[in-house]
Amino acid sequence: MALKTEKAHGALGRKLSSVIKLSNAEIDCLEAMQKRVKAVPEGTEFVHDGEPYGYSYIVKQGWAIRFKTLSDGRRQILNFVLPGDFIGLFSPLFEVADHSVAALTDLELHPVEPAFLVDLFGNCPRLGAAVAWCAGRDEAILAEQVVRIGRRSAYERTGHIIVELLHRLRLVDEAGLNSFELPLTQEILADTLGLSIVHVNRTLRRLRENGLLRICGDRVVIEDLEALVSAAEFSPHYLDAQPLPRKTETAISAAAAL
Amino acid sequence: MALKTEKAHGALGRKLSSVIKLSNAEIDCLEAMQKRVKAVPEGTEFVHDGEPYGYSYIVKQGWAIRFKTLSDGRRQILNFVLPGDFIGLFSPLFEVADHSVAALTDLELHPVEPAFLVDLFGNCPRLGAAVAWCAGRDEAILAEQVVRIGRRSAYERTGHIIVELLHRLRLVDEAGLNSFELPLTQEILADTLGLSIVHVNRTLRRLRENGLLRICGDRVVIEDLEALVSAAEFSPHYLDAQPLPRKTETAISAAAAL
DNA sequence: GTCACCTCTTAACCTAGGCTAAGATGCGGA
DNA sequence: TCCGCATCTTAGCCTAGGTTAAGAGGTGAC
Repeated sequence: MALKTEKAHGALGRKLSSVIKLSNAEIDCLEAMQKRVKAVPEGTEFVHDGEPYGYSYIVKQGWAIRFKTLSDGRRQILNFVLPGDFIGLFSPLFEVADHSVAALTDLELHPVEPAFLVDLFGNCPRLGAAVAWCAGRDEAILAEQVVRIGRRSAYERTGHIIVELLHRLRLVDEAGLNSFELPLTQEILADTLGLSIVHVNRTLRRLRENGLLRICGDRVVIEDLEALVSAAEFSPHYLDAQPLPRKTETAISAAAAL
Repeated sequence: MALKTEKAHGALGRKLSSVIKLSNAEIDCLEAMQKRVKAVPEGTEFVHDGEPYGYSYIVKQGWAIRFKTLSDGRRQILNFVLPGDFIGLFSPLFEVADHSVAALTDLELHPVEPAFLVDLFGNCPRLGAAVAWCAGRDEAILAEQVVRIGRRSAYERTGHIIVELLHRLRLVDEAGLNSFELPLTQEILADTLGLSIVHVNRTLRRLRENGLLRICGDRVVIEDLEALVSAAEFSPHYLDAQPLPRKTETAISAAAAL
């Protein structure tokens, strides 16, 4: 109920509300930024490595991936782009894009003119700071991706990214208590984690056999969040967030809020 | 000679001059940003994961590393911080730092107040855009680090980072034609590339035996840049830069400039 | 209804890179 | 000068994760 006004400004509004209380002027500005809508069908690659960028985008709905491909076909996914995230915030400042972006699901985007962003920092500095916070958080997510791939085992990596996604989706009201929609094939997961498809499959089986999580179709169910957080050595401070309460506590506070 | 005025504004000024022509007002602003200087001795960890950040910094001189450590001691270096780079540009917006920073050499830093940066975007938007370009470039460097670790072999990784460093150092006049100071132990290189020390040693030997590069003490000499670029599949567009001319061509144009 | 074509799953085998250990080299400090 | 410590180097062995292959569901197009 308390969320109703925030929901009106989309996933980005929900996300920003977690760090600043938006004034009316700032809400107007946020809405102006999200006036235009562009639909992108599932599977479309709509930003191409090596070609000029032009626009930044805000994701209204759906999932995308930012990725790079080597000449022999090896692919590395940099990160997942979720509702409320920016795509290519600074990219229009560059000659050409240094990566590609593709829609994992049907996507709704708000294109944002580079000039709008420049003005934003001048006219509406608190909102500008909140956008900068998003940029810093995206960089922190990328930094954690480096650690995940560089120094964690396959088992840790896989558990870690699931907990990260739970946190990020919770922030924009897209995850349940301990489960969420995961529109990913094992191939996508492999290219994200720097593993082979076969090994991702083996690793998911181990996580399932150990009672940590289960993937059924397009949905992940985290069966023991505490154990998962501990196995993956997950700490949420890189997301500028607090640890998630345990399932039972959450259920209690959810009940209390009714 | 043409560089003299730019040199007066430090490594950051040199770097920014590659993307925008600075006006007098912007040069003043850049100088105001770099008024204070703080010295940090080699080996000091001066930003601590999990503690509040407070300041951003501009590196005047020296090398640093941004890194994270897991509870069992595994360490992953996120990237190298070189003269002219920012440290923690957005970090003061966060509760606490998500990584640590340590000096690899004696370091001279310019601390920058968060408020100064906020004003910068309002008062001096072109310089603000240039700072945003730096932020975007740092993110692109981190993205390339993900690909390097996630999908390249040890041999490719090692060659790739050397070429990246050559490019980045050239931009701030810290590299020769085909060689530069590299104040890194093999352990640092290992923690950067997600490899073991022993394997870094083996890999450097292979690069040397193949006539691509040689590390003597604190200096790298690239013996065959073209072959190295090709073996590492290095493309500089993520640095918003053009490919480096081959050694001979550079020598010619350097001679022509005299 | 069936034929492609994804995606998932598992088994069997292989290799890039990790780990252990032991010298060698080099250097700052007493 | 010599000691202690960090770094480099190499050899030998081991394992996490890659590769290949083959079958099992599922599903959308015709």
